[in-house]
Amino acid sequence: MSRSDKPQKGRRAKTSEELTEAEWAIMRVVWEQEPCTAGTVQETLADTRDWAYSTVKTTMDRMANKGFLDVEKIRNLQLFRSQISEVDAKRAEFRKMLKRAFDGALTPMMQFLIEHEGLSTDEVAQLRQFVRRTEVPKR
Amino acid sequence: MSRSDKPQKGRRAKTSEELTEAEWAIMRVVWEQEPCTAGTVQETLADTRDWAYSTVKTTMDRMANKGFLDVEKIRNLQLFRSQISEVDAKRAEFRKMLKRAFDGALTPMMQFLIEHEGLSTDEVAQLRQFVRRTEVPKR
DNA sequence: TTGCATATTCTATTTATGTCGAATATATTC
DNA sequence: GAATATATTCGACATAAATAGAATATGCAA
Repeated sequence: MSRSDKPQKGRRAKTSEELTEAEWAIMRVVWEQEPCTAGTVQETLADTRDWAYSTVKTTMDRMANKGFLDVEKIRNLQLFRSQISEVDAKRAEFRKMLKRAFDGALTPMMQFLIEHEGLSTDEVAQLRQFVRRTEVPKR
Repeated sequence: MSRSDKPQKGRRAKTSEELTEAEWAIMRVVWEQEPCTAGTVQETLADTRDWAYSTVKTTMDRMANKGFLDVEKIRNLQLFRSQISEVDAKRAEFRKMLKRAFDGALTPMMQFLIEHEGLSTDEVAQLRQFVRRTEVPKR
């Protein structure tokens, strides 16, 4: 069949790079061992997720369609590579949370973390110290 | 029909209080004007969301089923009230993000925020200042 | 009481995600 | 080349979420 219905290349900024839970699990493995096959991913996740090979494969195919993964065909082998960086994915996830829960503003979030025992005293101290001692590496 | 199939009351911790995007939009309104009707919510959201009344109502009914909202019937009126606090919802959203993107660890997240320009220089400065000036309160 | 303006209920469609099994194709190895 | 082990492709089904129209019920006002 033709490949005329596969976007993938020319697609630009849509829902940005927001991943679903299953996609995160898969991406983590890909980032760590790319290029890799669906089989590898399935095996790697075996201890945490009880997913059949086809489940992983289907999900990865869909991710490739969304442009999250790139597929290289070698004989009858498909090698997957990430098309979005870990940093971008993290940023997207963080932004989504910030927007939803804190109207996109950072300060309220910080306030929240400190005020509501969402963070243990330890964590807050740690955070505090961390921020204090990291010098602005601005450029 | 009987009301024997509605959990709601005796339900404890399930998928915690994770809200979807649409649910967040609705909850924000509810938290602000509760008790309120679906109509009120729909109208309040009118400028941001182009949702039909039935869309909002159906969603709210489902939220009530999940235990996110409580419904009080007065005549042919249904008054909705939140059953989860804003703080809990925020905490859940934050935790989900932290778990997905930072393996649940706070420090890496902070590091990330500072290192990768996910935050504008301004925001970082703001964060920095904020943390700096907030003196370790109680206990 | 008749009707209009809402509310409520019910049901339905679409899309995304999670999950797979079966059929098929391709390598590899005796 | 036949058997075996793997990959790939396809299609399927369930559930949830987003979204909304139609039918029905109800309250209020003239």
